Amino acid sequence: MMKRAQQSKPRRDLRREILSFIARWYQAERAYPTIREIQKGLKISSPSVVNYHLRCLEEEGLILRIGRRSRGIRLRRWPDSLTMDMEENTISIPLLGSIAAGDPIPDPSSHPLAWIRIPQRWLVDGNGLFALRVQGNSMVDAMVGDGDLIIVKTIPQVEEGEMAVIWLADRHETTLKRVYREGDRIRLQPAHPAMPPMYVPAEVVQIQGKVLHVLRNLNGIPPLDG
Amino acid sequence: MMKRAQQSKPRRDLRREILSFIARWYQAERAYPTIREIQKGLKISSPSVVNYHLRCLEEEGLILRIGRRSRGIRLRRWPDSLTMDMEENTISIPLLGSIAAGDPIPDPSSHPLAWIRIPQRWLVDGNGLFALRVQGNSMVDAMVGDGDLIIVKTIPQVEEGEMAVIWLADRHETTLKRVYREGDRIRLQPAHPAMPPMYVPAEVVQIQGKVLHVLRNLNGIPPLDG
DNA sequence: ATCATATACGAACATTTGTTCGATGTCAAG
DNA sequence: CTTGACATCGAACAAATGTTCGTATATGAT
Repeated sequence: MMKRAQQSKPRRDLRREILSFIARWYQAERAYPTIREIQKGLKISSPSVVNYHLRCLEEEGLILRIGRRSRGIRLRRWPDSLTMDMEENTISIPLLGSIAAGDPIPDPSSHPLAWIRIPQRWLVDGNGLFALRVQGNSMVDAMVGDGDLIIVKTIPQVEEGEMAVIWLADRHETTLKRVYREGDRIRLQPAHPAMPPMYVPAEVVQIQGKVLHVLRNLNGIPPLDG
Repeated sequence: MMKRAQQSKPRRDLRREILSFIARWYQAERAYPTIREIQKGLKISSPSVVNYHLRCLEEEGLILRIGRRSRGIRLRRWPDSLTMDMEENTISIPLLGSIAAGDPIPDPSSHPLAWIRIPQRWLVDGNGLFALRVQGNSMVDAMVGDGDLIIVKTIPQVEEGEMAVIWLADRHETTLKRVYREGDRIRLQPAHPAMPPMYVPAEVVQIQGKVLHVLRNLNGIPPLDG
């Protein structure tokens, strides 16, 4: 019979404690803890206990373990209680210039004036995006006001009914409208519900991109970056 | 005389390569690399070379090293070329419900329907914030359309000219207007430049909060979270 | 009480990882 | 060329870290 210290009662949900500990550690250190750091932090007697629970957590799909690397724990999703404070990626979108009724949009390859940060999750993919600042009140019929930012995805064609940035070749005008194909002409529908649609021949409509988001800043900090 | 493999020429800026490698590794793995991972990744012959450069980088103030822990490297700031893809915090804001002309806004303490993520840097502080989804077209005069999200800060008073969520006690109506005090009455100015202002007695105006942002989602993914 | 299951324990082991050291090589300034 | 600052090299060591294993204990169902 081995001499052995009193074994402590199984903690009701050490598992959750460990999960939460990992999240908190990551928030504080911007790195994941080692098994022994968890052990000490939670006053667990042996690393094998931690290891045991980590294996369980992995089977539950709550964490991921990368090979046998040190600090190879990854949270698959964040514990609910911490979820709202967690970091999450944002991406920067180049602000290429302003957009006004009378002007064409800036060359998408031109040098950005600034960068706008938006959460990555707002987007399906981050390619071909740029932002424009709306200048003047020429687009109030699209419910877009002076100073608003619009996030645009460069794309040659848009789906039926999507809001697009359009260059009207005949009247040298940029506008935001929903696009509907109707035979050989195109119906351009303003966002404002009370405004009448506009019908133009297909050949004068040049799609510059589709509008993903409209951001209006009123009293806070503008979403600019440098 | 020891036999020894040919020593390679000093790489012009292995230092920067290492710095960049660390950043890229972190982006891919959400964890910092070990010395030997850097060594292999950059095909450096010995961990001591990496260690040497890390010490230099630390003296330059570009990185931080935490004790002698594994993966104890931290970037102090991100290399310029990578800066735009880096992570940055977002915070979650409770979506408390919808707002319509005829209804009062939901109780700020009520249970959120969902969470909206916006970049932390858009805000001065994250306290007392909530989001509302606009229902119907009753606020087109504020250039806010059906389905738009507004980010509101709970605040009893607003500064002159700020956009506020207002409950008009006399006509049981919620509205978004800019607020100007004029003697014992208040001028409520619609955001839409063509709309006329509205004058009401001060006592019927109940400020629910000030509007920080208006978010409109058109073709992308709604900024919701669960 | 009996039993099956989940959990806890500690020691030992194999890798991984950070670190040190003396020797050596490269390059540019003097 | 000589010199000094900087960079590279490989080997070895100590500490940190992940992992395994046999055993012991608590818990809940029967």
